[in-house]
Amino acid sequence: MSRALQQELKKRGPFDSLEQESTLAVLRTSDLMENRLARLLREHGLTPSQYNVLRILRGEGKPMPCLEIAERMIQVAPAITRVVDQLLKMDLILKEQSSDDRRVFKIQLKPAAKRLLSKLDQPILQLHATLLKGIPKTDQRTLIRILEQIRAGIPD
Amino acid sequence: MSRALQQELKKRGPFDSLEQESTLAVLRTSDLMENRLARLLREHGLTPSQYNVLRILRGEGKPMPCLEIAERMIQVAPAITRVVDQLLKMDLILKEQSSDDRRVFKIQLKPAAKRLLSKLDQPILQLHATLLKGIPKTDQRTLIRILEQIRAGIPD
DNA sequence: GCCGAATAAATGACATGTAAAGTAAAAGCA
DNA sequence: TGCTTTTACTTTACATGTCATTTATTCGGC
Repeated sequence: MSRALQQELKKRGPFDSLEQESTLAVLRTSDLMENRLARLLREHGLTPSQYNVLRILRGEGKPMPCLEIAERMIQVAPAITRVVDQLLKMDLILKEQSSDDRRVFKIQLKPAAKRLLSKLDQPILQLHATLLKGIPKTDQRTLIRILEQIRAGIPD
Repeated sequence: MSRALQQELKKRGPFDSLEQESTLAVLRTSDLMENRLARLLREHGLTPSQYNVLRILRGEGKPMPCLEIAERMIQVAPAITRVVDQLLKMDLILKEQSSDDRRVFKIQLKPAAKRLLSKLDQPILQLHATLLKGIPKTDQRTLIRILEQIRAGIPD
């Protein structure tokens, strides 16, 4: 969508405002990056959100309840329920009801998932490097700083 | 998803690389912005992609074939077909078969759509301003420049 | 002119995100 | 104890994006 907005604006002449141009630049660039990431993951049979759930679980290092995963993804619970279902079908995770609180289901990685994640680490890091290839480190630090300021200014 | 990645990395310590940090910063910021935009449009009964189709049509100023719209959105044809169907149901556009080439269906805005777009112009511009509030113009220009360089380096 | 290739759209299958409603279990409180 | 409220998760409905396939229609070459 970002690209569409931008291209349309190109047609209509200059941007309506610098702020608009900045916003669209972010959206457009992000779109491109997301596509690349999705493409890479697809080659390994994962969707971005499946990958993210696995990665969060690896980061945590121990079984996690669904809602906690959802929080880290800034997603709504229903989305997680489905992704968890798929990962279960793929036999990449375990899901067991907690004995303390039977409303809670704890999710953990199976060895196959850990192997898959390890296999992905290098390609992903490589992809990040490719996406930013040719951008000087100073520019990258500036970019990170400005984006941080932007995010800080957007209330939740 | 971007936010998830980032937060997970936070947990696991420093970023694996500056490039990764840059990438995630872009993805995360874009997510926030997209959410805001979607929220605003929803208040007016539009989804982001519906809005984009309308905006592209307004930019063009005359009837356009579906595929041309799709190209501007960098989307695949199937997505457009469905969005067009919805806009038809909402009575915001006209769709007629071209007499030159009967494979082609040309889409054009109805007056109601033009009114809706006009009504949205100010709020959207305002939103862009809010998203970038507090970011100096020099920083914005720098941001735009760096993001352009990044996009230029990502092959299609 | 006719047949195969290319093109414009539509359709179906999946995965995802969001909102809204439903279920089950735990917690709080009278 | 019993009842109401929260909480954890599921289910359903809808919009979107992707890919693969199908349907018309046009085009190109013979």
